[in-house]
Amino acid sequence: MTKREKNFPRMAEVAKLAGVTVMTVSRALRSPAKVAPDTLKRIRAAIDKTGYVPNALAGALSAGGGGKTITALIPTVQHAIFADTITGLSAALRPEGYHLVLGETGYLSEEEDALVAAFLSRRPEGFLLTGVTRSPRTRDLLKRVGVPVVETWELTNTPIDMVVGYSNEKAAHEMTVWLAGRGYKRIAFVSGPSRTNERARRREIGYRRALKEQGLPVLKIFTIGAPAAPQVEDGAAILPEVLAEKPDAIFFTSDIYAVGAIQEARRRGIAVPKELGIAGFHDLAIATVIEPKLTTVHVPGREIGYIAGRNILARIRGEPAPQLSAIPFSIVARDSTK
Amino acid sequence: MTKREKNFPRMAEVAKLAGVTVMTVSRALRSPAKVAPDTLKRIRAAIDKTGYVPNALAGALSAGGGGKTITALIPTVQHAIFADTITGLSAALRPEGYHLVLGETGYLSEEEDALVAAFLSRRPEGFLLTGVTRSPRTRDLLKRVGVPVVETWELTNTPIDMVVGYSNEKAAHEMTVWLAGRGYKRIAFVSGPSRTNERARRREIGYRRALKEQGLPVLKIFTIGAPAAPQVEDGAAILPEVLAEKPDAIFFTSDIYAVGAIQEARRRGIAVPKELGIAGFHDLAIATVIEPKLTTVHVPGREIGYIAGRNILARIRGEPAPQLSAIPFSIVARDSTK
DNA sequence: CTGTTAGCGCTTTCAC
DNA sequence: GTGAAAGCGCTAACAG
Repeated sequence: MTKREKNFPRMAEVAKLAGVTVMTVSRALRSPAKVAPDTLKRIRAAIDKTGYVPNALAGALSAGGGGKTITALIPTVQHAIFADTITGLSAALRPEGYHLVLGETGYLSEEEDALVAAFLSRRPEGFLLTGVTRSPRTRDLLKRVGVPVVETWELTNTPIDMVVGYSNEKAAHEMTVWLAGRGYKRIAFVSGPSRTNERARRREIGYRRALKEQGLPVLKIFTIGAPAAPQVEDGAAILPEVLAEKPDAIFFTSDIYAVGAIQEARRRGIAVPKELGIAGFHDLAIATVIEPKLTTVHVPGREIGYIAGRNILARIRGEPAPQLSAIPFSIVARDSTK
Repeated sequence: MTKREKNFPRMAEVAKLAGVTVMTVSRALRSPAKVAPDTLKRIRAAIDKTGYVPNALAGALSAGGGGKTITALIPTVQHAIFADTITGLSAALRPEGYHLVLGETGYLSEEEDALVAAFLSRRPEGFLLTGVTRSPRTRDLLKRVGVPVVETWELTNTPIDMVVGYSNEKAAHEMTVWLAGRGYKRIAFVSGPSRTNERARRREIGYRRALKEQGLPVLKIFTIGAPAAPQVEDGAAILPEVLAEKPDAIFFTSDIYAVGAIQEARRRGIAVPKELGIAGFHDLAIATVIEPKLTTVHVPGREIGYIAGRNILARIRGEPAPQLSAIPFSIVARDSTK
């Protein structure tokens, strides 16, 4: 194989080839109207010939700012709901020519801290962050540098800058009340890793509040361990423990777990929803693939990303953008509950 | 709300505060061993006080290159298999301090062209591209500038630089032969949008070749339309048409379609696998959630990303890296085939 | 161990 | 319509 050397032509080479100075080439690129048509033609030809690609780093440095990138930090790309948010964000940014830079925190706060600092050094024009709880250090840093920041997937009255999401507490509360309304009396709750995931924590609060209001017993609360993307097997594995509490329904904080539990219930000959009701969270594609189809909370992943993108863009332009945008969730009743 | 102004402190401010020149601050950041412990302490304090975040753009410009970023272009983040590739790539890059910049092409070649040009202007140190067919313009550009490039998810003898993948033709061939081995005689093939997806095209070739070898009839080939991420409903919607061909088995180029078809078959009272065998491709989580569990081709998404990352890194360091890395796929026999 | 001098590749004035 | 000078924020190379 021939040796590959990096070889980015510079504007100067284009200029020489076209018989002008770099200044004219620069102008040809950013305000072609100000360049004589004939000159323009020669410059365009030279660009083609050399394979010139502008150096955005130099450009941004010189122009004092915007490389037109937005940074998004999500727990994992594996989870479909965050993927949705990314898709929504992309959709909002693309028409304006902004690029998306993605980081995965792995649900780890320390990793988020590291990534914020690292990405900040690239001077992005905006940030999308998942969740609303984070280290004071990162909060301060972000506040101080003054880039537009959107926190997502939860609500708060004290965002760093803006927040786009819904109330996880309310969502879990609503589902629990709904379950109670269907006649379930012993509703168990199985949460994802709540130490590292405030969404799970808020859902638990909503669940407890609903039970209290309804005068129902709070069963032992189960938490699935590892701070990682949820796995179907996790839901299957925890079912036996949960059954020891004699629940007539189980509310999982993720469809993924719920699906695993339904499968495990079938293996054990437990009829869903007849003997045991099961509810999930997120409304993933998998929810309608499992039999019986899963009752769940539909959550607005894509919209969150889109609105977040629009808000960041507005801020960049100096237009007003709402500090808090609440996006509605909804309960989707299907066949895994009576 | 108080007005937010961008306000990134510069190295000069840190230097002044610490009573040194910028050079010493720069050194304190990149080779602290060369700075007096006491000076270092003062500089660190000043950095903390000011909330200084290095400007990587300026740094890269000056140091003549590496912003330590790798760009990955995938069709969509929605598809779990590309998400796996991203996760694998991240895993390879993280330990070396490289960042991942992600672009979604939406399965569109023109979009890829635009993104390559746009991202190239940020001078990434490497590229991961999905698939091996692309516009000559983009090929030339990438070859010319000499950044490390890995093409993925297929094999070719003429990569731009390197390729990491498997043979989609072979994979489909193997599955088709396996199906024939189970006694299926009329094996239908349903493909994703092949105009924009060469993986689908190659799979079709493998399917045809296998049938020919086995002396089995090639049924009408069905293609699912839209160039977008596959949807479960697409598989359900196309089933009736496919059934008109009287197949005893259907091989879908994605588990997603296969799952939709299984559901539709159930609705129509068709027994799977008894009356109709169904096979998929990718081995997504959904494949073991559907009942009957799906026979499919397991494809090494995560490994592809990881190896691609390792290869790019090797190239960057000037170490040798293989031009072609073939990663094995495998047939996973489950319950949707007899 | 620390400072000085250049200069990365481009864009912003301000001239011509 | 085009060019010359200055500088974006940082680092490499050399001095001291």
